[in-house]
Amino acid sequence: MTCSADYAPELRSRGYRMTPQRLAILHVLHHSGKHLTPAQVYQKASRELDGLTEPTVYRTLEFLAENGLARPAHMGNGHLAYEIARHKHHHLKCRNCGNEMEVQHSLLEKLYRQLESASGYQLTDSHVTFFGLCPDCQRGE
Amino acid sequence: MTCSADYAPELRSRGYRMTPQRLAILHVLHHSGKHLTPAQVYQKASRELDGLTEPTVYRTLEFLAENGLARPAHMGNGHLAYEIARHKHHHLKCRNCGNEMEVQHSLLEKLYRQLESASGYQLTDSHVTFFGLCPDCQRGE
DNA sequence: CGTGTTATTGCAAAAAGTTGCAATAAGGAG
DNA sequence: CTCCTTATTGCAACTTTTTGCAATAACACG
Repeated sequence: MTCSADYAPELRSRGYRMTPQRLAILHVLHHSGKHLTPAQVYQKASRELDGLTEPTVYRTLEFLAENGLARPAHMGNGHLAYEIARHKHHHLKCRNCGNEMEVQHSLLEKLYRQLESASGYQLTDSHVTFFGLCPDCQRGE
Repeated sequence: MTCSADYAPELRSRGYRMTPQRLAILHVLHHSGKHLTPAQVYQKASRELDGLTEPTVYRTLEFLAENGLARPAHMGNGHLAYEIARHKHHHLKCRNCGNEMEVQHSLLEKLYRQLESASGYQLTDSHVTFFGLCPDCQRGE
């Protein structure tokens, strides 16, 4: 649980507060290491913090995403899952078996530049997920 | 209404059927020309087709997307909006004013190739939306 | 044109996600 | 260590989205 405490100063310096709820949710995300849906977060974090409620989970997840501590990821069905923020990356998911791998953000840097100069926009972030068939599914069914 | 009828053969050849519901929804998407949320589609299409229900709208939108007649787009809040399928493109949206412009898919082609050769995946599609500040919002607030 | 198959819809109920607001508690100030 | 401000939570009600299933109606076929 202590492992997530480092986030506290970060939040405080922005005028926000560290709470048991946020700590529990960060802890869950941190230790799972993968994407979790709000329902999964609620389930796991409830075990660590009694009395946690669903609205709090939804609000906290959104809050953490806005503050860069968690990253939302689009998993193909229009719903969001979250993971702890590490290095910037995107996802490549197999339409057939659901298997999924990371795509380094650096691969998109050049594209970012192109877009900025072509559009005049100043890019801040993006929601990017690629879909396809993984090597295994390209062979057998 | 007739304008959307061209889609019928396309569906039939795949073993699906053209129905008044699908026609109405295609019609709405076709004539609006922009993104519509399921709720907006329901509202507009209900006016054209009496008795249309929400579950049908959700199912139809998903169905149209799966069959390439409509495209889902992530509008930044984790929810999907749909638009009629035209040329492949993505979106660049201003975080401040919400203004939005299209990004040609061709700009991503090179990236697609890179990804395919680096991952072994065979790309089929992607969910891509870029966020940033538009030129106007970069100046005044 | 009827007829049969089965994709599609509507309905009702469930699940998921959101919102308003009063009560609570984090944490800076004294 | 106590007090005060106000960010945050829990609760309850609400809206949105999904699901199961029986009834309906496309449309291929004769």
